[in-house]
Amino acid sequence: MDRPASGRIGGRVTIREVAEDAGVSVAAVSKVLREAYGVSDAMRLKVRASMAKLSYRPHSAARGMRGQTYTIGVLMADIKNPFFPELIDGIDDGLAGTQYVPLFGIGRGSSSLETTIVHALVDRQMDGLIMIGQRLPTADVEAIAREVPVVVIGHHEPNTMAFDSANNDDERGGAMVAEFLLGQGYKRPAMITLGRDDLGGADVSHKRELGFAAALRAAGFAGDNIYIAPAEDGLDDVTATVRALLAGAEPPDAIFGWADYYALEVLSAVRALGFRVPDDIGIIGYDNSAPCAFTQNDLTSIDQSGRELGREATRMLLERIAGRTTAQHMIKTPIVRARGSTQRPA
Amino acid sequence: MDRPASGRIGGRVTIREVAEDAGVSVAAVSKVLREAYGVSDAMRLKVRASMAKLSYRPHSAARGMRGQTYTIGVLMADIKNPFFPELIDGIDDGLAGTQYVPLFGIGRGSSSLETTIVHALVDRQMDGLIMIGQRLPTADVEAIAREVPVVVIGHHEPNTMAFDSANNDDERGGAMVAEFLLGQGYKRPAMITLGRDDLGGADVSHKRELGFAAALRAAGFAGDNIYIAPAEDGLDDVTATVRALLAGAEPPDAIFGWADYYALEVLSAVRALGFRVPDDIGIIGYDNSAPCAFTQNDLTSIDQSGRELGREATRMLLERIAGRTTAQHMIKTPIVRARGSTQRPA
DNA sequence: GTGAAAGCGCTAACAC
DNA sequence: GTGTTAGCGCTTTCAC
Repeated sequence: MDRPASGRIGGRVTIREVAEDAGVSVAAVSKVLREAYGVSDAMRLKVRASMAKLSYRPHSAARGMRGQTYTIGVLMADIKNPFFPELIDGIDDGLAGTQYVPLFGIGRGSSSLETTIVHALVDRQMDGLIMIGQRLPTADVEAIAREVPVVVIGHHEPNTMAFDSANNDDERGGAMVAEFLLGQGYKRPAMITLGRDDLGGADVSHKRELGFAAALRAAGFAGDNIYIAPAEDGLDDVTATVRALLAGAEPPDAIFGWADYYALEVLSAVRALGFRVPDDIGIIGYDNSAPCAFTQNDLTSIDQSGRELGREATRMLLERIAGRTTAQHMIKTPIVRARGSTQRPA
Repeated sequence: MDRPASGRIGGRVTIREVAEDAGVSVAAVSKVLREAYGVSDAMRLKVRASMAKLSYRPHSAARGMRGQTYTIGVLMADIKNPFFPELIDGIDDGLAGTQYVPLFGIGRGSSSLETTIVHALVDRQMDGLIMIGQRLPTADVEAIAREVPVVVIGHHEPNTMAFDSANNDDERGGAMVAEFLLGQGYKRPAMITLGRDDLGGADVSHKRELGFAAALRAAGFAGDNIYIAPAEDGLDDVTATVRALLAGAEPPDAIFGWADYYALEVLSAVRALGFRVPDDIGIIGYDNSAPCAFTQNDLTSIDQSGRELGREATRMLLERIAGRTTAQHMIKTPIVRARGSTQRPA
């Protein structure tokens, strides 16, 4: 009975056909595929030739049943954050030259959706997970990390052993913002933040708030002169928050948006209210994402070296997949990128 | 011998354990899982109870070996295009209430990368593929469509039977741009386009060029008075192209960016050169993506109802997965969304 | 309506 | 160095 194609998934070429064509065993083909030890050069060549001849592509799900799928799952909390593309570039860097492919699950700021996506990724047998800007409680992330190697970006949990993290020093960055604004001559800096206290201390916006407030206190500001306003309902809430801030008795002369995508909204809102930037109000963001450099934005921002964060996160994940069981938590030092939006007139 | 956990992938609960717990066969559990016929209500209830009790989650790779993975692969040509998030919202709409999860492969405008990603998606046993803004030759897409159901968005190939497509009428949209600009009183509209002739007639930018040029000719413009300038090297090339356009003997008084993300660059470049928008130069984009509405952009654009396109594409894909073999090609009619960037002063 | 068992494509333990 | 084979978790005939 000779029915090679019967019942095959999508009629694809299988390892068995490659083995037949090359005149070797399926085990041999598997070894060549995995670049495992115990294959002679002659056999490797024969097998590779047959694979090329038949345009063989290994079936990932089948591999996953026993070994690896060579797939990295990436949970991206939000597709509209202009900082994330940079991280993705870094992930691509880190995966270059390997067999691994990144596949993305895209959230929308809701932690229940994020849970669903992460489960979907684990169920689909990803070899490891990178979580970008997610908002799950640390305990949940630890639970996931028991099932599969995990690295988080944008989530501070330096004491956990269960997973790795790649971050910049957000508390230091927040302080740098305050110091920079005061150095430029601004007298009343305010911050517009995420205001999601439920996220706990691991949240990057919270860290930035801490640093921002601490630096202002160090410069002599009293508690009730430190304005940190939450825009809780997300982007749509920014304009209202800006309006309220600027309508106060002693309005700020500079506004720090906790992340660029917030700061860009602030910029737009401030101008819509008739203020000039940077003359009336200085604006500063965080992330130094691509839109900062656009002429009409020209937004000062804090550079957290996203591409490098992505690259390092990937390196750490591959190490975990290879067997490392201790935790690594890397922290980049942020850098101020001064642009026109904070250029105080002399 | 009682060794339920031995050798299990990640120590997960399997269908066998659910079967034991519920006191039924694995086949019965599988049927409940797939909501297949031939299960009594009593058994269904028992099985569901055990699944919940053990927090069972089916292993997608294993399912994929015989049946479906309930995963939709989405090739997204580019993560920075602000139009795509809207399509994703539509895909989420279309998948709501089903077992399907979308997983994304993210390209960067290179067709070889896109080929790699699509193969990765197919090898990982996706039940179907949605391709957004991809740049593969039709023949390649047809080859993929022989392996797995495919729907494309942003690629015109109305005569192929191999896959479905969801588009707006880009040729009509291009014409609407020209008609609208002339109606606003602009005298010399120009277009900045992708200029990738290698993509062939299926490309949306090409369709928009055709419509734009045809409408100008219909309004009495001669061939050499119709300016359609390519910015071939992508976004970085836009500023240079704008500068060249405006430095000519008879510079345009309005510029059409073939897509919003180009038009936003045009806006920035025009202002950087010292021109006022819309007084000196009118600007119009295409896609009506979220940034158009930002105060400082206030960009007129063509609405192609992205969310609906995403939703319809998903519907078509699910139909294909369910067995439809004839092709469907849907075309939405575009709509002008007039904003400040084309408000000719009286 | 229910269950036993074959088998999807691959990996890995083990025999040779 | 090379091949044989059990089995990963599930779906799907096919008996009963």
